[in-house]
Amino acid sequence: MGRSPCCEKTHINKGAWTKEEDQRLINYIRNHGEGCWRSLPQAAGLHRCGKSCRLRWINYLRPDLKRGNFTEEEDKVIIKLHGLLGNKWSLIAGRLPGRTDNEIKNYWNTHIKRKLISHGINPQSHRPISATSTATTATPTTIKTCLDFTNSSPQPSKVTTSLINSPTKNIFIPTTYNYSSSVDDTKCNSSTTEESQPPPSEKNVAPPIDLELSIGLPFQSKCTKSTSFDYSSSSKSLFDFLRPAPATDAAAKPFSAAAVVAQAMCPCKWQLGLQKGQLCNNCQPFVGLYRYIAN
DNA sequence: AAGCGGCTCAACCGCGTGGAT
DNA sequence: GATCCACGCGGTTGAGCCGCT
Repeated sequence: MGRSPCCEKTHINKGAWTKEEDQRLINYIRNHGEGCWRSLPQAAGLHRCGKSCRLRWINYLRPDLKRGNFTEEEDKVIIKLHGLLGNKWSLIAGRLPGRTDNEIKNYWNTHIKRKLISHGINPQSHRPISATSTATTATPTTIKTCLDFTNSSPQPSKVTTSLINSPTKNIFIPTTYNYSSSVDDTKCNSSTTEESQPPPSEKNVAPPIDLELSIGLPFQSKCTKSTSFDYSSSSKSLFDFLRPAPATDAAAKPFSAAAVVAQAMCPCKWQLGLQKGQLCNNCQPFVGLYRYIAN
């Protein structure tokens, strides 16, 4: 038996919304709140699919939406989060108040993707394009990546990449990107691939974009040598920007951002299809930590 | 002015997920 | 456990806009 359609296909308007339709939807949601999207169109007198109404509201009509161009800061957050989460646009949008998943997805595909490619970065893997081909076959090792974009080549002059010993199977998580104009070479000491480094050119230097991305889940430090993460250090750490707006005391605790991640996902759940509330064998030892974090 | 191609982004579509029964 | 249903997500599409020739 096939899946039943989400709505009656006949007598349903499609395409661009009219001002009148918008107003009907706004008025209805003001009076009745969000939810029950399936019955909303009829109740609101709209000849639209419930899905369409939901999308229109979420992506366009919601009063808390931020309009206008993305800021540099938002760019950075998007890139960092995409490196961590992949195409989980809704999760990324959750970290950018006033932005929708659709908006971020579009922005990624039309702007950021190109920006990364122009820097020699594969936008999907967040690895240098030249190293992408070997990424899938690499075995999990230590974690350390440094990219130096200070020379004129579109390709990073110095590249170190690696994989993380994740509880899941060989999931590559991009590690540290440093697009800044000055890179401390001593930070890149666990290279797995290294190309000769031409002297940096003063001209044609890529604009300094600080895209530091550091990842280190609490439990990873026990199995990888260079994954240690200083939770107490700079406010630019990954977990800091993941931290929700500090509305509560819990949010201000050092591990709170990790809690966000832990609450949002058990990576193994994605891999193994576990149900909500279930943790795989790998993650169970850390449930106590997560609880500590969450509290 | 017209034609063309590239870009943007709102909207659609199909599928996965989770709750209810 | 199986099935149904509503919702949410991510990929894709296509209309409209804009710049270039």
